[in-house]
Amino acid sequence: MKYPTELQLLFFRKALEQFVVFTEREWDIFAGYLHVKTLKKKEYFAEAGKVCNEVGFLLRGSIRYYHVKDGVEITGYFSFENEFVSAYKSFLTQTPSTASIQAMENCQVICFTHSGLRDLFDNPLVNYKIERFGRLVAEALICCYDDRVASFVTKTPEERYMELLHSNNNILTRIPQHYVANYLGITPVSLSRIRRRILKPQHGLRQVTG
Amino acid sequence: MKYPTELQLLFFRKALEQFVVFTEREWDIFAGYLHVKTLKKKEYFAEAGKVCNEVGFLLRGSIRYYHVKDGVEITGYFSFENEFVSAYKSFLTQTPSTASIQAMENCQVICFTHSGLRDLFDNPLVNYKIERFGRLVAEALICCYDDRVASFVTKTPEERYMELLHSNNNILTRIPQHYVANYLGITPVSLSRIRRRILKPQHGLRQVTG
DNA sequence: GCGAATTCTTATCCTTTGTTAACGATTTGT
DNA sequence: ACAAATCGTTAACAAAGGATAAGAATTCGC
Repeated sequence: MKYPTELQLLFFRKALEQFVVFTEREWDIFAGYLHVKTLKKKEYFAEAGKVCNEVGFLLRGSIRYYHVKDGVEITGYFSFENEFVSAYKSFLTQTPSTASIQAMENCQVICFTHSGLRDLFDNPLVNYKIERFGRLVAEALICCYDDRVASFVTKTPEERYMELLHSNNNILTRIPQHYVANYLGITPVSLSRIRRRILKPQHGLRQVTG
Repeated sequence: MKYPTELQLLFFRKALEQFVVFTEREWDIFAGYLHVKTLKKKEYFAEAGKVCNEVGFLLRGSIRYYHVKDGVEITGYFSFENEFVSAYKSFLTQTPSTASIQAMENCQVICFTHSGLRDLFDNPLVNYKIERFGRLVAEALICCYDDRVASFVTKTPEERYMELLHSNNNILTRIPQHYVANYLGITPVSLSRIRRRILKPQHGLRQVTG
């Protein structure tokens, strides 16, 4: 929990320009509410049962969201550099989170807190800009959720795996396969079968025809 | 596509108070951008392939969201009275929707358009309030999506059915079962089996032991 | 670099679900 | 009220996925 460096602030400010452009004065105020968290692999950004008080933006590293059901971890999502991180419902409603958020690699996260945000909403020098910022980030999140839900509803796990294969994100190259299996809603064994089907589809046919 | 009645406006205004409270002056401006759509059963609020230009609020009736895959309809969600309705990603990004939104019953929907909203964001008399309104509605939607995704990730279709059974919403009483099966991610046949298991769990055992 | 832990694959067996079709009940339109 | 369409259940069979275990490959910690 440290103050951000100038470089980190610059980088974050640049990244936020897809949502809003802050004036110097606005940015100085906003920046006063930012802090940086350093997470070692397997450390937690948020924990199930506790209220998530922060929204973070991943400067470095990657994290996973998971639920625990019957003592088993179920990974629901991943985030990488330049993406926001939070247990959003917990943050927004200030109720205990049902999921945990854990670093998969060592991470640097630039964060603001719920109470900080509340101050900003009350500060007439920035509140209009912050409202807009909040709205646009929330809208972007809705688009992400919309895609996720559509994917769950309309696609089989195998199709969703193919989607990952052909996408530009780095889920498949940076993440242990059993987490990906969870994410797809299947067991690691089943994912392994899917991979074999895709990589060597001729084997099954040969046995039948030859 | 008609102007709302005074009663409809009053009702809608009251419903929005969970998000923001409008002054008379603000409300008069906002209300000028509202219109009412009447949908007969099976008519469309939004269609796949077209940009969804509106956000609606269901005054009466119920609707379903569905995707078409390989010529087959897959129902992903339902909405009832006093809930917002839109193909949100399509609306927010003004890109063609991947889903259709169809009335399951005759519906009355009070709506505002994307261009109307843009005007409101540009009107200094209301823009601050509308930004806030937009943010809070978006945040509420995020919470809904968060629950839906968590449900998909952590629960089996049978558990999700039980959830519907014990919830206070009226999905199970007002919706054809094959839509519910879709919604749960299973076939109507499979849902029928789940229902039998729940209603008459002793039958299977009797056959084995008796 | 070496032992331990983790990760991935493969095989076998078994449960669950999908597919298809038939039938009865209910609903709908006229 | 009656014919047609829709809807829910059940059965039989096929296909797919989960559970478990064993072994190979890779990674990690010291």
